[in-house]
Amino acid sequence: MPELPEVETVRRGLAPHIEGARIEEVILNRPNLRFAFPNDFAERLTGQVIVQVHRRAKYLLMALSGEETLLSHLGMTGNFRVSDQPQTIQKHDHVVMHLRRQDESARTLIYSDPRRFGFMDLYTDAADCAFLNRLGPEPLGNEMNAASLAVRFKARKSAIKSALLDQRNIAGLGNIYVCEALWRAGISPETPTGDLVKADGTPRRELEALSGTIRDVLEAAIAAGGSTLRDFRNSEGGAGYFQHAFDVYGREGERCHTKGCKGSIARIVQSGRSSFFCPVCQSKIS
DNA sequence: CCACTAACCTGTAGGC
DNA sequence: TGCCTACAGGTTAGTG
Repeated sequence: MPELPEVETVRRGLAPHIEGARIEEVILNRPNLRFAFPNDFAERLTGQVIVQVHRRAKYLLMALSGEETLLSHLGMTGNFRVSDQPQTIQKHDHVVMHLRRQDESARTLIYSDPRRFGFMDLYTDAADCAFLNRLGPEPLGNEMNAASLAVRFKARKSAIKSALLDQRNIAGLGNIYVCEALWRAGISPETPTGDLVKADGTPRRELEALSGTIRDVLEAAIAAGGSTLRDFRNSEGGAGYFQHAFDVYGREGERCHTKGCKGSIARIVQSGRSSFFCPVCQSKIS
């Protein structure tokens, strides 16, 4: 999916075009994405004004003028595009919304998603939304720090790679940025999660480093406009640039970027996903 | 509760 | 060119 930086890039691209706009018509070109659309989805959206576009983890949230908020997850290949020109509907354009802005100009907002791993929902109270209420802290918020991670990581046996992908621990990382953050922190993706926590429950120095590199890599990626992976584009149709700054992701066999390190990037499979790392400078914790 | 697998889909890249 | 396999940004449901 678009991970947190890509979703944030989409949010920033969409917001100025759709905030304050009224939804005049909603066209669903199929009954479902990954899940069925909620009951009366189009009717509940029609007539609403999109007040503000938010993001929580990898979820895009559009607060509406009524009680409800439109939640969307982009899955692996989902994307929104917005235009003031008539649009030709493409094969995987599943949701089309005709908007009218306050200045009376028209906009078309289109959700496309070839693999259909994305989904949409409507909720009134975030605390009652099953997609949102189990999420861990925002990686860029104050609640994400080494001490709070230590509480969740203590005594966990599974690999740190999978703990960071678990959205209940920290919400917004995906395969790419987990690999990048672990490399920056010098931690092997195979490290048992609990090894990053001292016996007294406080974070080891490596976990302190990791909470910093998570923040750093996400901020750098957002600043670069996200990464452009395969068919992902931001909402303006432009490409992000952060993929050129990957240090490990997709670099199997290439030299490690750590200064003075003679290692080369390896790829292993953990819980069915590729992990890229340098076996030389990303040591397991002893 | 924890850990792991399979499943949901389509498209693309690479080998032969 | 065609066929086959492997793989791709994520999450949930099901199993043990």
